[in-house]
Amino acid sequence: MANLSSHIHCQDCSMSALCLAQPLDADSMARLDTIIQRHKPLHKRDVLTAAGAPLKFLYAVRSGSLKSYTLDDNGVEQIIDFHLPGDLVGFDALADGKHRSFSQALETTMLCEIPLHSLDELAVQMPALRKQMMKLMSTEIFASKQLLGNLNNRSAQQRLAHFLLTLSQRFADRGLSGKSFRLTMTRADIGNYLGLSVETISRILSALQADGAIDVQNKLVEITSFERLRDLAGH
Amino acid sequence: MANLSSHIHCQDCSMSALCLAQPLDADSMARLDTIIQRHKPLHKRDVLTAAGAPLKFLYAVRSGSLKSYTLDDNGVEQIIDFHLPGDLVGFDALADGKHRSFSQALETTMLCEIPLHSLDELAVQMPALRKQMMKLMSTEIFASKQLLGNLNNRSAQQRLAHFLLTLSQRFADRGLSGKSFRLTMTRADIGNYLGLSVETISRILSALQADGAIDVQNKLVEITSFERLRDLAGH
DNA sequence: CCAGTTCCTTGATACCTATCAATACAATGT
DNA sequence: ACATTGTATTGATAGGTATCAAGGAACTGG
Repeated sequence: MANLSSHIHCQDCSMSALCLAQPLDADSMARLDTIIQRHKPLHKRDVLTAAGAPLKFLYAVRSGSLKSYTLDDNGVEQIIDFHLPGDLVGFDALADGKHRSFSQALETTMLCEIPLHSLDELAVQMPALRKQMMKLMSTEIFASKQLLGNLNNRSAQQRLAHFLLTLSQRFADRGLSGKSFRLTMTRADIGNYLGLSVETISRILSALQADGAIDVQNKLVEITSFERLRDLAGH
Repeated sequence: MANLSSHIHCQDCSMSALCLAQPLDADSMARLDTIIQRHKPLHKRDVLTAAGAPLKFLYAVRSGSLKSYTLDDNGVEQIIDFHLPGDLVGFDALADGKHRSFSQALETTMLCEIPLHSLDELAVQMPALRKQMMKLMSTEIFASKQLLGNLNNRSAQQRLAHFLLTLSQRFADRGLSGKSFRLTMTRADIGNYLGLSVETISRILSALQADGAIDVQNKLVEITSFERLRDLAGH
């Protein structure tokens, strides 16, 4: 008998609240479930999508995490986003049917694979699904534009505090602890994403700890004072 | 007889190539045209949408330009985007039916108004329209994430050079001159958008001119060397 | 056409963060 | 268990950009 975890259905998935399945009634969810396949687990550093490759599936993260990034002309990595359980990967590729970014597992990661063609057919018949897709895309549009503004005019400390609060909120939305969590990405990844150097990330994590806002131990972060952290994020 | 410009149809609109209408055949376009209304012209500083207001229409910019922005807790403006002719305004509001940002005309601006409800109905019947909406949203997702990366790790000069090149490309895509154009936003707006101070914008425009990359006269910009400008943008 | 206002430019200084450098720590696989 | 590699911390210095300050230019509305 195969591993149970590869047989989870949308109906039982703890992430369905954030997924495409969210607004669907039982029947619709069952139909969505029939087209969804479980992807074999990714290991740390495995690449899921490569820029330029044709888009065949949308992926939903069930557990683990990924980073997505582009490579510039000089092969320099630019991290665009981190994906947590419940997130959908591949929206940026819908435009022209080709992936625009790479995505790589930051740890062992389980995925649902949604064949694009079948999804499109299903969307015709199910207005709620169509709406949910629009909603998720719309949310992503606003979030990334908002982020741009939030980072651009802020100090390194504000950026990092904001980053930690956003992560915390995302974990909480997923039913996980927003108070203490593991940073699955490296300091360098965070720095790349926030436009700061590794050293600055390291220094500011120490500073935030000295300020009593957080407690860092290697990859583990505990937010000891949301109030303090929010103050430092400038909200 | 009313002003002709308020009677333009999708079929004749020079912006249709970038608009929702782009992939539609003549018949479909005619049907789209029936639900689209012409909005009365906005004057400079008129506000089109306010954060929190219910979303009733998507807007397509026919001529002129707008900025969209949020206001933080302290009432500080954070510019999120500039909208040029052919752009659609309102995608960020699809998620929960409420606008998430303000948008304000930077000059006299003409708009098409697309009732959301009718658009949804039409989208059910017209796969090409549905696809185009997805495509536009997907493009916007990638563009804003890409921008984030492009700005975050770059110097003030690189950011501004990149900004000018992007503007130039957008004008060119719209059949306008990408070589010389008018900045309809203020230096302060650009600085806000790029995360730089007004003074820095001013200084660097002068520097780019001294470098022979551009020619600035007040709001008017002429790109005298794309090659030079691209070098300075770091691509 | 003028007064008032907004917008833009330029200069001097101070602060923040990148960079360089060295060391320490953690993870990985043999 | 150890060596190797990748990752993280901390310090010293230099450079870039914000800020403060002042004057000039370009709009705006009466």
